[in-house]
Amino acid sequence: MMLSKTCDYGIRAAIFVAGRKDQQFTPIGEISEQLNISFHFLTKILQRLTQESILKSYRGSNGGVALARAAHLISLKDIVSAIDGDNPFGACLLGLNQCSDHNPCPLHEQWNLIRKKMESLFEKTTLAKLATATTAKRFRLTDLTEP
Amino acid sequence: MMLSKTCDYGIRAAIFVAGRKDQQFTPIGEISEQLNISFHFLTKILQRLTQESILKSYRGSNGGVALARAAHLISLKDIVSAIDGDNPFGACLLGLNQCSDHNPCPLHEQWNLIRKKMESLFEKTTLAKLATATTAKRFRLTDLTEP
DNA sequence: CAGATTTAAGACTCTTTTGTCTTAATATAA
DNA sequence: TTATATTAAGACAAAAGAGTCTTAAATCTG
Repeated sequence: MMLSKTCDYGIRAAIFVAGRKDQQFTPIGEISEQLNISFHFLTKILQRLTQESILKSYRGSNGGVALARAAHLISLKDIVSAIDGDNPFGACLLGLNQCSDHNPCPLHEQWNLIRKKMESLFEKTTLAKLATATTAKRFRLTDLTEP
Repeated sequence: MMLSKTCDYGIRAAIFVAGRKDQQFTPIGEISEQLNISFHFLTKILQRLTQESILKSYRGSNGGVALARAAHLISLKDIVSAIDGDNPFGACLLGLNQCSDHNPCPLHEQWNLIRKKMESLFEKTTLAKLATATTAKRFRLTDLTEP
């Protein structure tokens, strides 16, 4: 798999939150139920996003989580970096850490081209775009359950 | 990391074997020593490649492993498929298994473009090219130790 | 044949990732 | 104030990935 499950869950939850019409806090229990992700596990993941100031949270009745800033200002890269750390597609395809622009492995340049495209996709894809596409029913996130 | 460690080790070992001038069997002990990979672990990985007919092996004195066919007929994709299974960069970036060309997730098309480039790179990159580039001292595989 | 060398196979351990559960803290509402 | 709802935090458990070790089987050499 491309991204860790933790990261996937975080992204899906963020899309779900971004897709809410009202700007209220969304309880994690509701997200976990709709997306079919374990409540406690999701709680931990969203805690991380809260700590990284991608989400904000509120406890107690009517509490939950909400985006910390406008959906068009949160990119996939922001979320992935917060959870899986920077540089999600390791520097070298062969996992060699001496590999660099200076001392390139045989695949370095070609891999760099692809990596840059991925990074660009991750940077320019915002929660706003994802949520719009999703709620426009081109894809229904909430229908999904996993194997 | 992009590929599993198991897969990385398998690729490196295969490049090393392909880079040998003589067409003799190379003992796994020598490979593991040169590439600084645990002998027993590497043995298991290369066993897998042998079972998948990418390598052939021979026991006893002067035994070891060798490519099962010409280096230009073994691609990165062959090795990755043998070890990590097909489809190394999962179908859907968000890990949704209902996502398909028919029912595409919001990132489906753009991700498809990138995935196709990766697959093409993996298919067209052969051990012959990798070994040539490596032994030409543009990159010395055997110098490398990992963190 | 006896001994050395080398892969094969599988049990076992360690680490990381994934997931669960319990308790505490915070907020609302009656 | 008391009960209820909700996130925070951390201990704990299960599963998967990575790595080690032991024994068996095959092959060569003397």
